[in-house]
Amino acid sequence: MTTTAAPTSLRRRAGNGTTRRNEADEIGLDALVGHAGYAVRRFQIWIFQDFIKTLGEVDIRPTQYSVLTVIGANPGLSQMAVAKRLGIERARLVHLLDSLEGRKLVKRIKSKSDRRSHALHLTAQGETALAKFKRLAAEHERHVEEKIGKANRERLLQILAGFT
Amino acid sequence: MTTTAAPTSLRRRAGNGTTRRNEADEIGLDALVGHAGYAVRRFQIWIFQDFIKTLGEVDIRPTQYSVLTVIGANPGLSQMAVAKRLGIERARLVHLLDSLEGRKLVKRIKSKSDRRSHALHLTAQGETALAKFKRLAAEHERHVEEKIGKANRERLLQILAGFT
DNA sequence: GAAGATTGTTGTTGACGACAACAATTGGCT
DNA sequence: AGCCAATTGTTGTCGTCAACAACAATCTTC
Repeated sequence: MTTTAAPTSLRRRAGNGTTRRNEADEIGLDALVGHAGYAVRRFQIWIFQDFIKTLGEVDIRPTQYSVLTVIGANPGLSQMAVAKRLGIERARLVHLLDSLEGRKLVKRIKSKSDRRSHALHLTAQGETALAKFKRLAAEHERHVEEKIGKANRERLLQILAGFT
Repeated sequence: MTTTAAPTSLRRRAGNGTTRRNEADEIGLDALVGHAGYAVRRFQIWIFQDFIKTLGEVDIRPTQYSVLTVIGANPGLSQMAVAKRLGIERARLVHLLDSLEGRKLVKRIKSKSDRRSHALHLTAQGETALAKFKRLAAEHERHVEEKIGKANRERLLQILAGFT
């Protein structure tokens, strides 16, 4: 073994010519910092990841949760109505419902008044499951509070209330 | 505040399958209204669509804009550094740069100090183009102001500053 | 010099938004 | 009554995006 004499371990790369930043982020964002969209995008990624993780044990993603919630609060809605209300493509909702119906959380009932459409309902199993999902979602919401502060979360909801 | 853990919103319209709402959206969202993630998701969709539309004439999407901005403000960065700073997968950045380089806005220069990495720079054409993009992006930002209000936009940026 | 880490790259998977097309059905209009 | 337009659910395609996995070339470290 060579008796190494190099004790330093300074973490600089130095020497070279190419902008080798110390390490971390002294990298400027320039115009980006003034853009709401950028901040919102980063925040949304964070919030979704936390949601997915917090509801991981029940394997429910944000979109699934929103569908279940709306159906639970408005039994009998058509797929069209749910899609429109949530801003989801009705084509996409088909797959979402296929999945949820496969898990026995939701059932499609043929409407008698309009034989084209389906009336959406939670199954009994779906009701109790949704109750649990809501508890976990509330836990996720507390994570958000911890992250940005209780007052800020309230303010955020208020500012964006128009988009719900 | 998410009151108690018993969000019993009784509006059971059950019975048959046909709960034919008048027309529009008197459809309740129930628990969803208390979730920051839902509002943020809807807002983000809106804001991205406006960005894409406003920068449509130059065919620049939000992610491309963020990449150009960061490279413009920090010439010589490696792909790894840019990816890390923007929270993009480095695999994804490859395609983004392929596109931007194909449009002669960015160039990858082989680093001499580390022959694995590329130093990223804007081309002359990229510089002038970015200036235009920034003007259009500012216009988009004004749309955001019109939508949620000037003060609210500021507050939003402040609340989410930690995620940039 | 060998072992391990990093960088750029390619490829795959899955969620998601946007569209287009289609059959079945309903509603409007004459 | 009959016909045409619109609606509903469905299937399919395309492009964006995040998350991984694997790989060759190259650095770092011992």
